[in-house]
Amino acid sequence: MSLKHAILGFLSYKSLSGYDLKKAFDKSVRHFWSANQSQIYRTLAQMTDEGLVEREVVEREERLDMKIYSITNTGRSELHNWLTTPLPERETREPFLIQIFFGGTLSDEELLKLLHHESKSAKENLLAYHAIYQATTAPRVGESSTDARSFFFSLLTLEYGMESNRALLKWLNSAIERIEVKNYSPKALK
Amino acid sequence: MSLKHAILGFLSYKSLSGYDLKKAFDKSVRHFWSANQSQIYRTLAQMTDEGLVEREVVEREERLDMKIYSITNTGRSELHNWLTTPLPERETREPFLIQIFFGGTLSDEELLKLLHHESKSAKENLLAYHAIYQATTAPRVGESSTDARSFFFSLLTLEYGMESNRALLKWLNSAIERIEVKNYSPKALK
DNA sequence: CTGTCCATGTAAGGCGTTACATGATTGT
DNA sequence: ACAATCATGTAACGCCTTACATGGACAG
Repeated sequence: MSLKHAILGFLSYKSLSGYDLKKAFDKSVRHFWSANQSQIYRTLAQMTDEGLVEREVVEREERLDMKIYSITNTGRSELHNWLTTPLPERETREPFLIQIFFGGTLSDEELLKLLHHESKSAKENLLAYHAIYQATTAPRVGESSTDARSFFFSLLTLEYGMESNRALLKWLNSAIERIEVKNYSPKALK
Repeated sequence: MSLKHAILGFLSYKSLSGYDLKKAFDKSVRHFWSANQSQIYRTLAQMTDEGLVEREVVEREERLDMKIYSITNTGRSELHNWLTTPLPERETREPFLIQIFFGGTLSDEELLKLLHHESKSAKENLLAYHAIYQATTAPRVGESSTDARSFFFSLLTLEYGMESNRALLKWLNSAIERIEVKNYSPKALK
């Protein structure tokens, strides 16, 4: 279960509340793993039961209690174990390809509309990733340069997003082109 | 809900039983949308209630009844409507990237092991897609060439699989290379 | 005085997986 | 004799989403 391990990952750096974790997800891994708030709270409760994390209740007069979660030794070894074990292959689920697969019943115009729509959002995503990459790698003044190696791995996940969007765009363009000239014959493969 | 619409897609060609549908999924769309048997039966029951499909019970002496599902007019218009409506953007979920993101705590060796593992399966997938492509596009004797345009769309879904695997491989190779030479600096983007 | 941020959760429902159950027919 | 194929489903559980509920602090 990946969410659990992502949470352990964040807590291995620093103890956090559920709320902090939500922010951490949104800020850093949302582009390949989003988590919603209620799911985080539920999972934390579960992880507490399993002894992977410990909770410390911070009472604040007049305000809601805050619960700070810390990783336990069990949690740490579980994390390390998960991080170093190759995952089973996962099945892709691309609803968009279902539309394409059954595209035979649609007109060229209808299909091109779909493809262009997809292309637009792929381009936007690519640009967004690019911008984040530029922004985060820009040399900053007065900021403690966190461990360069750790930073490198977070950049790698961004590069993945760019690379896969580029591939998507390439595929979309090739499809659009062929539909436009009504060439429905297979591609010659090398 | 994509499963529902994929089922409608298959039924728009031909009336089928739940069992037939399972085979249809496994044979043609499994590489981007897998469905398991119990899910298909449950969804068919639901779709019958919604009036998207109709069931005809075929009694066979000595054997289990067979239920053949046909698409209704409501089903057809629902399908067409879904096929022509761009889907909301979906969030990627790549557990593998969680491992990379928190890779800072792992050794280079541990990380390379993960990356090579992923690379191996990407290569295998690519080869498999290639082989299917070759096999299905090879000129055959005495086979009714189904509609070339419809066939083209099914090929497109395969091409997508190849393109995205190529991108994955490219990314993996770049990551592996940089880790091997211990160059953890950001890439210069164009 | 309205909205956003901080901070916690519960409830309900959808989608998907795994395991279980049944039983005849056909192929090796 | 045994396995695979044909053909149907139920039960239970896990993960994720959406909506709901609460309430103080602080900024515009």
